[in-house]
Amino acid sequence: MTSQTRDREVESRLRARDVRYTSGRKRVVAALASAHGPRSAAELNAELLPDVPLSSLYRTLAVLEDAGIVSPHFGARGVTRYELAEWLRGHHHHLICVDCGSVDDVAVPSDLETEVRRLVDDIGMLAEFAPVNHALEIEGRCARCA
Amino acid sequence: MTSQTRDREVESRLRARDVRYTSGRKRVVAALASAHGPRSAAELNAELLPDVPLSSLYRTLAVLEDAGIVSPHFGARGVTRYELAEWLRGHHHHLICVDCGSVDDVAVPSDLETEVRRLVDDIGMLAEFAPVNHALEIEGRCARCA
DNA sequence: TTCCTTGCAAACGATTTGCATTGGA
DNA sequence: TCCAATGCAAATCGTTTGCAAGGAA
Repeated sequence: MTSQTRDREVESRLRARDVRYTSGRKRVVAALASAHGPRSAAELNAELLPDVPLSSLYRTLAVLEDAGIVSPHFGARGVTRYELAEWLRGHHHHLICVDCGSVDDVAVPSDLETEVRRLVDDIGMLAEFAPVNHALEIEGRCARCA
Repeated sequence: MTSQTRDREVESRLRARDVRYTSGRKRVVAALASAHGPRSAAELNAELLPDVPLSSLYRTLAVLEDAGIVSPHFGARGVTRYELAEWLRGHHHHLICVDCGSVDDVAVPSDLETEVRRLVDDIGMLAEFAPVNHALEIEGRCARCA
């Protein structure tokens, strides 16, 4: 998806909720789009120049989450990281380095992903649970730390 | 594993670090052992009678985590939940209800778990990442909420 | 003009820490 | 006796909110 297409889609979703797609919000979405993993408000605050104050970031992220444009990820003590929602970024999983703490996205080839889905459905069957989504979080050592 | 065996194992691990296995700590471990999913400090504080103050709970959980007796789980905005470590509870995954927010453990039959491990290794191979652990978190509706 | 958005500062909730006290070996 | 453990209160950290000013339609 091109960044213009993305912006058009995002803008129309926001318009539908009487929310403006301002330049500050565009920059947050762009930063998340170019990231290789979820980002916290503090990380976005450090990356974005000119500065976007934390309170605005939190408000922007809340608005984007409400509108289904970003999804929260709770993978670390006390901090919430955000990433573009699946319909914008595609389904993926996370590789979490036990040494450096980085969280990287990994898009799983569709044949493997099919197997993951099947396993999830099997487990749901056994446990009387109706899956609507799944996340496979893999902890280990990234290439840099290995 | 019986609760006595468990207490003996835990105690020896703590002794090795010059840490005492006091009655307050035993009650926390017992509460986690009987829970069907991870528990936050606030939840433990509500369950335990006589009362264990929050500050003691947080300290106990930190000590137990350092000693590898409990593992943290970051599955909700801002709260850390703890569960007994794998060597005490066995490997399992989580079923997270999107309606009521409950987190339940699910022990996956070994044939399915073998497939999960294989998928994790395959993904690691493709991504130049050395997996040491994995967590499959399944979001959906529990039997009560379905 | 109307309302959404922004930024600062204050408020909040979960967690951590200082310090004096208690208690087990 | 000695040192770890405990409990209270204060401090900290990430996040949220009140409020007045700024900006787009």
